[in-house]
Amino acid sequence: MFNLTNTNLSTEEVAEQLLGCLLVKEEDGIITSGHIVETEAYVGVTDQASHSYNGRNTPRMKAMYAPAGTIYIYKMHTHLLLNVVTREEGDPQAVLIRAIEPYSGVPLMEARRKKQGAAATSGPGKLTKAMGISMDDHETSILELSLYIDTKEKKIPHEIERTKRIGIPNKGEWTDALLRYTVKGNPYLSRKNGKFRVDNGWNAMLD
DNA sequence: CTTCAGATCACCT
DNA sequence: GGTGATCTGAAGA
Repeated sequence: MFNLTNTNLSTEEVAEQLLGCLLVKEEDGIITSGHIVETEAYVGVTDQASHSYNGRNTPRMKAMYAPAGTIYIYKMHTHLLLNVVTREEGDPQAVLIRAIEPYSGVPLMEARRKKQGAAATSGPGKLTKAMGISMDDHETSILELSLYIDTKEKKIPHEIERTKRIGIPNKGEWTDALLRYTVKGNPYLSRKNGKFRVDNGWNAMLD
């Protein structure tokens, strides 16, 4: 078990450990949740793909400089992207949550998205809309209501696959760095790659 | 199957 | 004025 407010794990390790954890949105007694199946690590001031590259710090992204466990939500075009800060205050590193496998509140998520099945949550902008995440969750703690991650309700991936991050062209070695983590064979990934597994890529639950 | 405009805004040049 | 850690629907090959 790991704690998202600790900094004893690197950002890459947090990105890997988050796979299988339950992301929960709870508002007005309405719950939607899903197990995380895809993440990306953004490893700070040396990472050309990160918003915090070269120490960039604007009002919009000051949450990245907050302590581990702080939620950083980035708005791009018409979509919100959900990140969790991973390091000490002043060290701007974070993990982007890119896809979830829906667990509870599935009909509500499909209704919000006007899409069924995997199309509801298989991408960073899709899952924030499906779960009703808003800028009200920005700069709050990932351990508290109304948006939190339960690291105990964890599924264990059968196999974790590392690939380059999505949408990072022309960033030198950072374009090819293997900083995207996926549950191999899971049907809810943002890019379909190979065959799906009948167990969705999870090990059998131990009792 | 692939490509592309458009949504829409903080930040950069 | 141009650019994006995105997504969609429509049009073309």
